[in-house]
Amino acid sequence: MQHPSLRAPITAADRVLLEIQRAIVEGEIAAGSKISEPELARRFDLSRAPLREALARLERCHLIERIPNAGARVVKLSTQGLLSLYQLRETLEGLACRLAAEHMADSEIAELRALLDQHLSTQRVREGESYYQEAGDLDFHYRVILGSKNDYLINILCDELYYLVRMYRVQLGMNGPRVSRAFDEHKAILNAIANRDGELADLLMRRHIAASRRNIEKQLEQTGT
Amino acid sequence: MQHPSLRAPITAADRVLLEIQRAIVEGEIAAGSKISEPELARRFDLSRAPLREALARLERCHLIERIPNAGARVVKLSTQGLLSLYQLRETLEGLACRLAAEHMADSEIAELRALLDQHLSTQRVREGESYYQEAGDLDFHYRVILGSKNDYLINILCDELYYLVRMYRVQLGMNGPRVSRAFDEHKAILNAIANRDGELADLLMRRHIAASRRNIEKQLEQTGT
DNA sequence: AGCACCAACATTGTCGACAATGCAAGATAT
DNA sequence: ATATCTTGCATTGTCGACAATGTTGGTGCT
Repeated sequence: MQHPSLRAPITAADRVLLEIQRAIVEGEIAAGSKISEPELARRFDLSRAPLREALARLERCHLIERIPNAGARVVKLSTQGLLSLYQLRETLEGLACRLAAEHMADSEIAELRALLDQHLSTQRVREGESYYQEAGDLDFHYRVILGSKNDYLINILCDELYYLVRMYRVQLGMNGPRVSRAFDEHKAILNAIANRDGELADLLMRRHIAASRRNIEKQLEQTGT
Repeated sequence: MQHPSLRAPITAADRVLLEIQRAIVEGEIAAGSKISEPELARRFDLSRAPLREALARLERCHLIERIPNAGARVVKLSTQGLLSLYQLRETLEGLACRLAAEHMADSEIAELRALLDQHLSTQRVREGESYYQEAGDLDFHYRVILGSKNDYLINILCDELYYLVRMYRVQLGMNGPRVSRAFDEHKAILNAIANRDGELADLLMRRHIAASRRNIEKQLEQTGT
């Protein structure tokens, strides 16, 4: 597992991983561009050993693709890739949501409700602003996923697909008027979980993500393929 | 991606990865035991660099767990872990099956039918023998997954969960009388795919895996927790 | 001119040694 | 005797250099 804060010792590979991850997600290192180990080693002032460790983890979360003896490239974003990714998310987060409805402790549900209330207040202040909502949206999904209590599922969604989803969102410039609708959908999902209605929670989450996907696709059409 | 045979150059890390993977899956390296880098390096007569590369990939497919500065351990099998794993498989392979019904080429479906016919003949010869059926079972699932044409889904099922599933099956000594029933279920799934009935294919695959899970659980009870 | 071959370069894969961290056994004090 | 601290050892993390492979530009041939 990667995310629990149990990992007290922060190694050099960890630090450079976070930096490169951020750089790739935000497009600072362009999608599709080649990765040069010596160059990055100089840039972050460390040896190639921890750098390669970081690259291995980047490959794990699908941010780069490596070919033996030939090098690594940052992944290229594509409509096909986006579709595949959201297809998976729909199913996986649906499952996570159903399991969350079964396994989340009452206290966790209460905390989740508090989180949504907090979102509502900050959202009122920053009406059009989307970044906080984005972070909040991810935070909501994050907690639901953890609530599933299925370690493999948590690992896949939070460690392996999370950053790729963020990359698509950031680089396609997500904003649009979906902010308030997304909030309402979150609330409906939370209610289903609180009612321990796993089937409904599953359905609502799948629809929520499908709506999000359609929204991104619309943006993609406007920008041009 | 890891499995396409495009990876012509076989590196030292690749070789040792396959060996250790097999050793762990078959229990030659005991579940829960500690992994010593220096020891494995001596055993396979190579440096620690490619070995660490291999360990990183083993962690990726959930066969070992690493703690920074403290070492790596082979995963421990547990009822909880098995349940989580099969919960995931049910959903993921269900999705794969639905997508396969939509995306598989007619030629691929024909090949899959040929594969099943071949299973039938070998199965008649080796009635009680389960290993070939196991391999065949995995092969069937493997092809359906590839038929989904969703790279992320393929990666998760074939690279990250596949070996762990095999580990549970091997170490719990799967055999039992489910061989012929599994074959019939495969055939029903294939028919659904051939009829391009994604919804039915999804349902049948989920039931197929659920049945498999219950079978393993029964074995587990007999052996004792 | 176009294509195939070849050589020089850059990059990745591997190695052995050093530094930093974690673990365990033993010593000391209460 | 037990608990705590300290010291030594084993293991992991990091480093710089070498070997093997892939790539690119130039050269010679048809």
